[in-house]
Amino acid sequence: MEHTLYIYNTLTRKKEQFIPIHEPHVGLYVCGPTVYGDPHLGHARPAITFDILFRYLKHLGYKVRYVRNITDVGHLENDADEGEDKIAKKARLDQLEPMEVVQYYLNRYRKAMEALKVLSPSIEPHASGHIMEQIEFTQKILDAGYAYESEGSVYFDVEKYNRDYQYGKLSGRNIDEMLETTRDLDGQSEKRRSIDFALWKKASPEHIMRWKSPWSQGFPGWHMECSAMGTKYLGEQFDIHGGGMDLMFPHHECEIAQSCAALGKDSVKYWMHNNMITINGQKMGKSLGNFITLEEFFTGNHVLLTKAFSPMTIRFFILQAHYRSTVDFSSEALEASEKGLERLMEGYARLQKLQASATSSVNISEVRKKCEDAMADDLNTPMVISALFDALRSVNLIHDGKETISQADLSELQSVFKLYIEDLLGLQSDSASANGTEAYQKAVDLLLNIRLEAKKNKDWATSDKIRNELTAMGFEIKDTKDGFEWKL
RNA sequence: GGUACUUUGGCCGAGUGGUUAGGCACCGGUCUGCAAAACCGUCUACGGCGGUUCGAAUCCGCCAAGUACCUCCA
Repeated sequence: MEHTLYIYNTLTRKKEQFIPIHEPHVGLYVCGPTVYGDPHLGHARPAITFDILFRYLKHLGYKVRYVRNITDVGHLENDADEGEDKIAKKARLDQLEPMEVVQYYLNRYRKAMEALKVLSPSIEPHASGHIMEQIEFTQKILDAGYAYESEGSVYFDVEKYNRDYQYGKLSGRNIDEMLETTRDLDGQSEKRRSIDFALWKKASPEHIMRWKSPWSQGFPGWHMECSAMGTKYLGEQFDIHGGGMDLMFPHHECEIAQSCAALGKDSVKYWMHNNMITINGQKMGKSLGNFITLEEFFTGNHVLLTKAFSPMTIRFFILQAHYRSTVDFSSEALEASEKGLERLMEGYARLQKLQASATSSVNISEVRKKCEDAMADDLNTPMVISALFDALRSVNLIHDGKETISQADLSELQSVFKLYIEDLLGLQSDSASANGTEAYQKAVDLLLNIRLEAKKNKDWATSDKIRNELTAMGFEIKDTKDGFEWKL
């Protein structure tokens, strides 16, 4: 692998050189959605962030197995161990089978991801499809002595674990402080300590999502699915585990504890966390009720939105910020992204039609390197975009005849733009697909050529009639120096 | 209260010791029958105070404001 990738490891709080455990194979696990509600802007961030990583790793030549789970059981409301199951609650409210809820929202999630040009992961395992694995994993932790059974449920013994390992190393917490600050909750009497977490929960009589286990009819704890499925598909040790920063504690911390307790070692080499999307400086989240669903973005149907925004605009907006920074949403910022993206994509289209000259008056030798360096430096997509905009200026100057480019340079520039815009950033023009078939395009061209003739004859009435009527139909007509451009 | 982090020009947002980030907006210009669009150019900021240094947005200290996590959340 010629280019050295550096990624920020949350575990060490440093950028580290990426060295796969079993080159050329790379195992990547990312926490996916709990499918009990419509996907919102917050879901788009990790999906796009790790989509970029997935694409880039493959570009570097690695064989990547990308696992993104679907949480469809075990994720409880209010309290990790005491609330109602999110899926089950939604099912009860809507009078549906839990798996109907899962299917419905999973379909909507997939559809939104497809619109955002997020590639499908290699495997999308469901928690409910891996109950056996979770029971086995829980048994291993029991056998190792780091868990205890209590009234049909199994809890992780954090304090005992902490004597042999270090609980809290990912999120930078220590157990004593947590014991002081964790408030007491009702119904925790079956747990020895408030910080212990559930590996297996006995189902109450009315709980409909339940499976047989050695301890009780019940269901797995939320943190268990990732440990069990990560191990199953990526092995006892794998390269990268990603997810939102809000999952760092307790979810990922508990995963580490479960893996260390069961396997005697941490499963994950690099932990990566994307930051949150904020709205007016506050985290956009389900619990705060200030989230905007992706569908609302695509339709513009939300009070905070001045208009609809295309999936590509959302994707570009997210990529314009580094994944470890918070990014503050506003309609204004999105509009800025929309215009920037349009300019970039038009320039990209223009680049395809550029004529080569004998020599180059522009220097494009640094463009590829700048993009490569930026990507390799912890996926610095804003820097990549910045380098592309720099190169775009040259493209436009060549287009205007103010600069020239040789065939070799032109091919290189086209290659770099394709690689970064299409293959790695996953951007595509919104209008490209909307512009219809070839025959249709020729028909529009024909009309505009008639208009061009009229213009030459100074027949402004005909010229304006064609322009105005096409504009009224939704076409955008641009007069250029010696012709025209149009789009829908 | 604990822990982690943030503070960059009108807005968004990169950047970790010396060099123009970039985008959007504004303004100026080019092009144009008109208009629109497009293109080019300009705009040089880094919360406050102090320190280290030849030199700091970038390192250190203090202060201020804000955010996240500590209960479910991507």
